[in-house]
Amino acid sequence: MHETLLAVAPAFHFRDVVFSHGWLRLPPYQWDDEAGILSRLDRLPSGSVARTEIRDTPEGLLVRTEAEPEHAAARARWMLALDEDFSGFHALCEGEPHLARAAERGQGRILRCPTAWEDLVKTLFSVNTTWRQTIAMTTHLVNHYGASHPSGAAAFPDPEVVARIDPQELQERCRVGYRAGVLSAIAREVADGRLDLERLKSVSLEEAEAGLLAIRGIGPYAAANMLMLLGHYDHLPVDSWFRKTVRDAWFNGESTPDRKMVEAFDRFRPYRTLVYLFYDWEGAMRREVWEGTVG
DNA sequence: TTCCAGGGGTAGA
DNA sequence: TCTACCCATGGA
Repeated sequence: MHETLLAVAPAFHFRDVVFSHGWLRLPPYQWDDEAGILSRLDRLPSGSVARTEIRDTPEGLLVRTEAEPEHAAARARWMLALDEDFSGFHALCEGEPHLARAAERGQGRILRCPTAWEDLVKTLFSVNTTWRQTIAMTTHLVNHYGASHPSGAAAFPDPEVVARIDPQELQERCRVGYRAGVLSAIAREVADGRLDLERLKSVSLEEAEAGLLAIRGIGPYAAANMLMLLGHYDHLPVDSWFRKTVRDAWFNGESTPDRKMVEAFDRFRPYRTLVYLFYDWEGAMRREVWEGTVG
């Protein structure tokens, strides 16, 4: 195994990034909670499949990989957003009790996949379905079509591979429902070079958003989720989870139009998504209950 | 059987 | 720009 040590920001907490949202539960990510090791399999440019492990040490993040260590280190930096500056967000947290923890712990980094392609497919699998089914769809896709590692597990399939699969077969083997046609179309466009998802990492917010919304099957929620994963933190992914969380904490559990709930985040521009992700919702809800009891 | 889940597309106002 | 309505699949 090759080892690389990566420097991190002073107030960096590995587990906070790993558990920033649900991506950790989607293969090929694996998490060893006891050892505190995040690992995954990736198909490398050379064609081989290598395991990469990341764990925290007092000296920094240790990246261990079976091959192409420079490539693995670059992937890790992107996956954990190590090169991003969150000082603006932390300054915004000042004076906001339920964001104090976020500032103290240096939060703001969100776990993402090495490629925008993988993030987009997983986002598509999270649309209009249960989280359990999102995990099942991703697991089926990886197990059936991902390049396999000697260990028997597999990497996330490349778009070229998915592009060659008949949509009906995709539906039957991966249980992705109506998403089969959308997934197939996206894979073919990426494979043909008509759609450059990696480019979205380096363009402006406006261009990234327009590019995402132009993809059939990607609406406001999915685009906002992708923008967050691309490093733009001001488009709220309004889904059923968002609605329940905000309604319960800020609107006394009463039915509230999306517009009103989004407006409640106005004062947190341009970091609304980070506030949504790292706000101490439990603390806010306990306070509601306490005030209600006393009042 | 019905309802809903970490919504999207379309038509019409 | 906003709303109403229909669409899709699998599981509880």
